[in-house]
Amino acid sequence: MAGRPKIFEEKDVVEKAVGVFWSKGYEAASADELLAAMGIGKGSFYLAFKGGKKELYEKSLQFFSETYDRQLLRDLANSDDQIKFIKDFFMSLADAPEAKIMKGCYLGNALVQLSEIDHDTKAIAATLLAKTEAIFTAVIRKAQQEKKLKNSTRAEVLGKYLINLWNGVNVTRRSHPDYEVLKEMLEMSLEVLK
Amino acid sequence: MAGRPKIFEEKDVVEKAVGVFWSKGYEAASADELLAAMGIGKGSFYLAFKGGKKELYEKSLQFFSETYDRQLLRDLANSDDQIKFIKDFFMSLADAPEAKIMKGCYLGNALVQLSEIDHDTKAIAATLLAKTEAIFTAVIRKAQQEKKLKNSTRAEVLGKYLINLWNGVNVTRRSHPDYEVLKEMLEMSLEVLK
DNA sequence: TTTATTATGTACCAATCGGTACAATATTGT
DNA sequence: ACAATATTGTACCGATTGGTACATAATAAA
Repeated sequence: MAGRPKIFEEKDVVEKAVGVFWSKGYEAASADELLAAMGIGKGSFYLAFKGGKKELYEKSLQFFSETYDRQLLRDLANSDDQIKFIKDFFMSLADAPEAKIMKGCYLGNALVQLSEIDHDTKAIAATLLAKTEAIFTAVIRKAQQEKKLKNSTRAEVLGKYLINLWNGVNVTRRSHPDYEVLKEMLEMSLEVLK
Repeated sequence: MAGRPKIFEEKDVVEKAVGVFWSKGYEAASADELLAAMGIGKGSFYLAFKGGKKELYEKSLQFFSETYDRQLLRDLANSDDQIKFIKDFFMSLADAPEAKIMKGCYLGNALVQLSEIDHDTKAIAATLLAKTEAIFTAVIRKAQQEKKLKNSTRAEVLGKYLINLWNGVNVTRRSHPDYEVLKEMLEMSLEVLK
């Protein structure tokens, strides 16, 4: 191999880009701002990402999803009561730090923020969110088989219920701080996991 | 009074603007596109809306909310079983036309689409969404008082539960068409209204 | 040391953004 | 008829958008 050496790893700069896209949204995140956060110039960027901003965004969705799901699966594997883990996981949404609250779900945001033109990018986000849903579904199915969950509703339905709860809370909690009611609402929502 | 006559009513053009903002999002809706839909020129627009695009958007949120809530209250008033009405209302989300599905909730979109800079506009959307939540809460409180609802969970919590279900479904149903599971999930979610 | 190759930084691009300036136009009051 | 007034349409604005062109720089192979 020859040529001038690269000064960055794709994974690293994509991760940096996630931060900008997450707090600004796809449209509002300017190329300059992204490049500043990524620490590279336009020359490098448009050589590495021929698809420009859109390719970067799609890769950032992919990267985020993989990282997030991997961590979730690891945490689940380390837990001796997976249903309780999921409950705690959702309850923690009620008292997350303000900054995190306002950012919502990275994939859910994509679904809501992207205009009709980018429906292929939207489809990517939908597929990735479905993966997380599938993780929930698998946990529930396993718990049902092991008789650790009495609720006999189809696992896919309960999985959908949980991802929907996730999507909802990530919008709802952006409203005025109603954290006491929000917490009670979450507890009530999780009553089905019994 | 003197002067050249106005060729539009504010309410009318604001309503037209809702359509553009709803399908494009706040940022992506260009001033030109909005004006084209509104059927007026820049001269008229910036005279009537000194705050420009932002004022128009905030007024569109206001207009939408008022129209929507008024209709909702009217439908509720005309219903002899308000709890059943709410159930049907939510169930109808599962098989709405594709175009409507992809647009989500106008107020929820604002909460998710607006960047940190427009947090005052976001606050408006949050307040308006809280009004709809209050309608749900009131219906539930009344039904509890009239013993038409056995569930004794605090009405505010159930109201939050419903608005959260609303927010969730408006994100979730944008994913791949999983309508069978979505419908079952909704039925399950509405089991608490008994 | 030269050559081929790849990456980098910068200057630059047309297009579009939201918004303004202002002359032309249409009305009411005198 | 003529002013006073309010609205309209249009030409134009600087700023910013995402993206490109290209000379320069840094490496490996010959």
